[in-house]
Amino acid sequence: MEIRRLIEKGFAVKKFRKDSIIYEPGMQPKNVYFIKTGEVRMVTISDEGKEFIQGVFKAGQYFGEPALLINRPYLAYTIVNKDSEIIQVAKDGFFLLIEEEPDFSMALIKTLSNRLFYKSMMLEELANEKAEHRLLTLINYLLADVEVGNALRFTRQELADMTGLRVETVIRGVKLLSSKGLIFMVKGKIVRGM
Amino acid sequence: MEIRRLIEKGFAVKKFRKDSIIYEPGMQPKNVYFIKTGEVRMVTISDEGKEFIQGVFKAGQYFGEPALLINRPYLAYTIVNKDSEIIQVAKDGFFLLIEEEPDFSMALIKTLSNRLFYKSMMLEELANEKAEHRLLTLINYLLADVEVGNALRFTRQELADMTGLRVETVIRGVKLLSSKGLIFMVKGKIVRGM
DNA sequence: GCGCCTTTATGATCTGGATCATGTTTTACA
DNA sequence: TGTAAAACATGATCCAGATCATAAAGGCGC
Repeated sequence: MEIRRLIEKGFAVKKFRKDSIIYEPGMQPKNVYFIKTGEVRMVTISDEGKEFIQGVFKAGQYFGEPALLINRPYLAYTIVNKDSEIIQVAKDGFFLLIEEEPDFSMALIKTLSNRLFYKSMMLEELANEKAEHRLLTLINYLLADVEVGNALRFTRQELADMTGLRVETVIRGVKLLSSKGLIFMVKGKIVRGM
Repeated sequence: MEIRRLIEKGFAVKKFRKDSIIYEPGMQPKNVYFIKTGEVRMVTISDEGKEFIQGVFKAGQYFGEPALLINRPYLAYTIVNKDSEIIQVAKDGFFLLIEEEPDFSMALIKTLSNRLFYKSMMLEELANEKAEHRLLTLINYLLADVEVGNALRFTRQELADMTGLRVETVIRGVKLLSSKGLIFMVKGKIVRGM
């Protein structure tokens, strides 16, 4: 798919080590980032140092377009979760991609729509719902792309950082949901049932 | 701009009275809605009846695309704020618009990016920041498209429904921000200073 | 298998903002 | 321009979840 095409077109692949920071808030966007291998997280960090995970991006996905497209400084950090290979496509190249690759433009629109869907869902949860409800909604959303019978590969801390809750609250919440039969657990892991 | 083109192309303009509901959560998306005149709000409503304002859309803007594009049922209500004239463009027509109007596709991508920016900003606020900070961020964002010296045209209740706070908290918060000189008020209205 | 770091667990206390109650002031429009 | 409705205001109480503290399991490299 896309990534191979980019390499063919001569874009350089750059390696990033775990925990390195690809960009931080306030920086003026220069590139869009296509992940060849590895994983990154996009997080905002409050004055008190609390992380909020805006998104997690994996091989085959890209990130950093919105800020570039509307020409505003980044709001978030993007930090490397696992050693990664990433292709940086500069502004002009990205615009060319949108204009000249007919499918890419449509795929981008759908990608942005999916992210909006997720953020709208989470906004409603954070604004209106209590811990238990928030957690259940997030877990169900995340389980949708886990194979039946497999475990959710997020720690309690990560669930906390995605819901704006604290680890302790997530731990207690997960127990509660499990005891109510709303989620299924195997050996302390949340598992997609049925 | 776009709206005129749509009318030329023979799309019918439909009238909606204030308070009527254009669609509700769970409905399968069939159209994208272009506002010729008037104003609507997109809101999610919790089980306890609390509204969260996901967005406000005015003349010249459109809404309802993301759900249509990714083919998922709506998450939110869209409710008419003021008597409106709205052009409904069905799925096929909208896809045609994207494919055939070269500028439209790019404009849509930027629109989606702007909405993502706003939602990311608010997610960070709701997840990590206290009432006062939340309010200040929202107010500054909203003031950006108010003329210098003009007042913000949102009620305390609306600010509450955009921040996930309660009216009383917004009222107290606005006073506090004003007393600290972080926002400027004239006759009880928040005004864009400088 | 042993030690060390990460993750999960659980109890006790504290607090920001919700909730409830009851005005007062502004705005809309008849 | 009078009046009802909407918006703003303020005090008192309450509570979900944060915070703090301390410990038990898991995982993983050597």
